[in-house]
Amino acid sequence: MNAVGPVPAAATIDATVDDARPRSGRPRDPSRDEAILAAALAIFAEEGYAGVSIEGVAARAGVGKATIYRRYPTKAQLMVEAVRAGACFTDHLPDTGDVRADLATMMGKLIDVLRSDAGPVLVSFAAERIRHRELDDEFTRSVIGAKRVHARQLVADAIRRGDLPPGTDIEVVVEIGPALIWHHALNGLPITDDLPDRILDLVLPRH
Amino acid sequence: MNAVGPVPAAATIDATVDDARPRSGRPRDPSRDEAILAAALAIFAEEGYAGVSIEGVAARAGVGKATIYRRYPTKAQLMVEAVRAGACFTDHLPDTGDVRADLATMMGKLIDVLRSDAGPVLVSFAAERIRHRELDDEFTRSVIGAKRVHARQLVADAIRRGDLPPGTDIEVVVEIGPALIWHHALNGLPITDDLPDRILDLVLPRH
Amino acid sequence: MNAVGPVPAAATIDATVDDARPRSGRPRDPSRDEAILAAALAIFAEEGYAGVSIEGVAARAGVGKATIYRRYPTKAQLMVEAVRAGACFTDHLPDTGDVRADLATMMGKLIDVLRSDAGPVLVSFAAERIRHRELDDEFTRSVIGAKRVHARQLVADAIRRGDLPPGTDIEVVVEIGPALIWHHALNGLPITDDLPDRILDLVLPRH
Amino acid sequence: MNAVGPVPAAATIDATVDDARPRSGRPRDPSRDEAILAAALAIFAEEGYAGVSIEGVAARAGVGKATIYRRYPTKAQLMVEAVRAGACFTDHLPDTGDVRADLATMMGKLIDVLRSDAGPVLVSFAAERIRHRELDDEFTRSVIGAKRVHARQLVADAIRRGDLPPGTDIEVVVEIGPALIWHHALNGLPITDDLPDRILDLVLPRH
DNA sequence: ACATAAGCGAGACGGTACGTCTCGTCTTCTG
DNA sequence: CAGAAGACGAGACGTACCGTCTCGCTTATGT
Repeated sequence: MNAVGPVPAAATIDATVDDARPRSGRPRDPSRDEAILAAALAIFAEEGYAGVSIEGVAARAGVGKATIYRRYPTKAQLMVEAVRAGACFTDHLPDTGDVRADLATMMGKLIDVLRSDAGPVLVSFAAERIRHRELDDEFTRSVIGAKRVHARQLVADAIRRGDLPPGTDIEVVVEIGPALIWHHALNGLPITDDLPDRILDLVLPRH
Repeated sequence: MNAVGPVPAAATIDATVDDARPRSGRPRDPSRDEAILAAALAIFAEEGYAGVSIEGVAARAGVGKATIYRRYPTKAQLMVEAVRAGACFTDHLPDTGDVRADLATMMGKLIDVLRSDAGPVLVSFAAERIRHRELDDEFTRSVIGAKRVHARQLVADAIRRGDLPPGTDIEVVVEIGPALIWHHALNGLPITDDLPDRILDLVLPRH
Repeated sequence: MNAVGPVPAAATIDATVDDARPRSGRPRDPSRDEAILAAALAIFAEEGYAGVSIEGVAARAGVGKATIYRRYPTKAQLMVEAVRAGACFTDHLPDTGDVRADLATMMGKLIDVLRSDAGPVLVSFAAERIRHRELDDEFTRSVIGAKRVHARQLVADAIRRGDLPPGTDIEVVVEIGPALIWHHALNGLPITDDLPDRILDLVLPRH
Repeated sequence: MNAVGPVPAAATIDATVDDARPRSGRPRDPSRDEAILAAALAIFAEEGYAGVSIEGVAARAGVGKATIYRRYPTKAQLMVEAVRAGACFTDHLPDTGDVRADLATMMGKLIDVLRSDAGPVLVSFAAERIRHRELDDEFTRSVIGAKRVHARQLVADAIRRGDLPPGTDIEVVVEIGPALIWHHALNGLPITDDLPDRILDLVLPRH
């Protein structure tokens, strides 16, 4: 199920998008989607994952429980959608020819997201997928996947251009940024603006 | 998954008063401790944190619920004890005077633990503590704390000795190892034996 | 159990205004009536009143829920119509001048109905109306009413003619037949052909 | 499952009576039984059968739902117990040697019960068992059985003694009383004190 | 002839209650 | 007195229907 490769334009979980199915009967009310996801996110932010109950979300959204279960069969999937809807992952991936600057930009964006309102939600969600591997693909694809591929490419290109020495450990150079930032996020360590530079100082010695 | 063995007499949570209290009446049955922790660990490994219920542990251990609650007031504390008893964290902290070697040793031990039977449990537990902050303090104290302090000390000493340049970013050098290893563990990336060296090659250029 | 046949143009509940209303727009599809009532009766026979759900009837009849609600505002009224359409209650009421024979005829017809396919349905329905008093009026009116009035008249006439003694307890004589037959039906006692005669032997001594 | 014969001293539904099972663990709290049945009966009296919900009973009794479900698996069985607890069926069965008087006494007791507070409940219950035949045995045994057997015996004895003519239709004479009284109860006809005499006047002509 | 108005299948909607499950506490009996 | 067994109040779970409400059709009728 690991559809690594050309990700097919963010298929949502219930695959309503582009379904071309006429779907007789009364159509889903899109305003309910918003209400549900907003309520879920709000409760999650206030009470944490354990504090989220479908009944609570339903009450807060002014919606019947069935309206939620019709869309998301489990609490986990509800939260996936809520997180994806709440956090903006549509970063454009930088490629200026300056590896170090590009990697710094990408780390900066990760830091911004993690420090935003969506941060704690994202962190929680990152943890949740460990036990619900079915959410893992989704998380990897939406949040991590494309960026990892892109960063790898940036470093490989730099090596080809001679900007980096041929023996560079691509794997570690690419992963070490997100690894340290997520490590800080997951362990309650402060996420400061200078982190990208401090990391890059170690792995990509300034020219 | 039942890493029964030299469970190190694991100080139970409420055994704060060490032995001064004679404790009239029938003494606790120590075999119950083992049974409870083993059952808890087994269920955790099979079903994850959410799948652990006190009732389930009691049933599996052939024990009454009260016998568990008498020892561990919450599920979180039960799990902390279970993980601590199951995984061997009683590493002696190396200090040979060779920073790089010492850090490599510590990383190697982390890798060994994460690749052992206890690995998945630890990974799950590390993830769960995000959603259950009550686990976090305990986890940090038992699993991470002492090591972090020790590693910091190693690097600081090395700087003082002149083995490392004065401007060394202690924070990052210390965290980057565990950060990358945990990152691999949490994201399903392979944890290879050469990881410590590859990391250290970047941050502590070989003398 | 699908007693399709000469459903007697069964005046639907809201057709109180007989035909004066031109009712523009598409007219009701009469085939839907049949399908709905047949489905309702079938489910009732199989699962009992509690097992009847509007959604189930709709599904079985291949009909939208609104099509049912448009005709019968409540489940009770739906079942009343279904039972009335399914069981043949259009007995002509006998009046030969021989009270005993006429009462025997009426009892015989009741026995025939209760032993027919429609029997269990009727019994169930008679029981259900106790718990759902909204069914009661309809049941009394459709199934019992006219007959009770007629039987009373027969006995009163016979007394007037001198065929029965003046002190005859009309109330009891009229009720005792249906009472005993329904009693048998409701209690699983055998309903035999000789019941009418055995009852009448007691209350209307043969001339 | 039709235990016709020497009825084993009113086994209650959950067969707690005389079970001889030591039943380790905390025993059921009898005060909960009372509270539950009283609440069920009260709601039934106020709202009717359809108005009874397990959740409502639980709330009114100040009891968790599980405490009800532990005792009665369905609403119907709860109501059975509530009815049996509420109505007093421990009539002693009269046998004075005067058939007519004895039968009149038995009918009088039935009338008293049906006119009491427990009346509507009993009537409803009598209807309920039609759909739940598994309750039928219970109802027959508790409410009807012993009395039917006894009445039969009374009439048979009277025939043997010559108090009644040899050709007397025992079946009908025995059933006709309860049949008519229940008929009145089920059909909302008035249940008057003179009913027994009026019935007996017809079937057991006064000597 | 074609607009109007209602019927129709489908199914979403806010709700209520179901019967099951687990929580953490409590109460009894046995060893 | 510890321990097993399990009852208890509480409340969330996911399901099934309720009766109402859109949808996008189809089908007579009445101008």
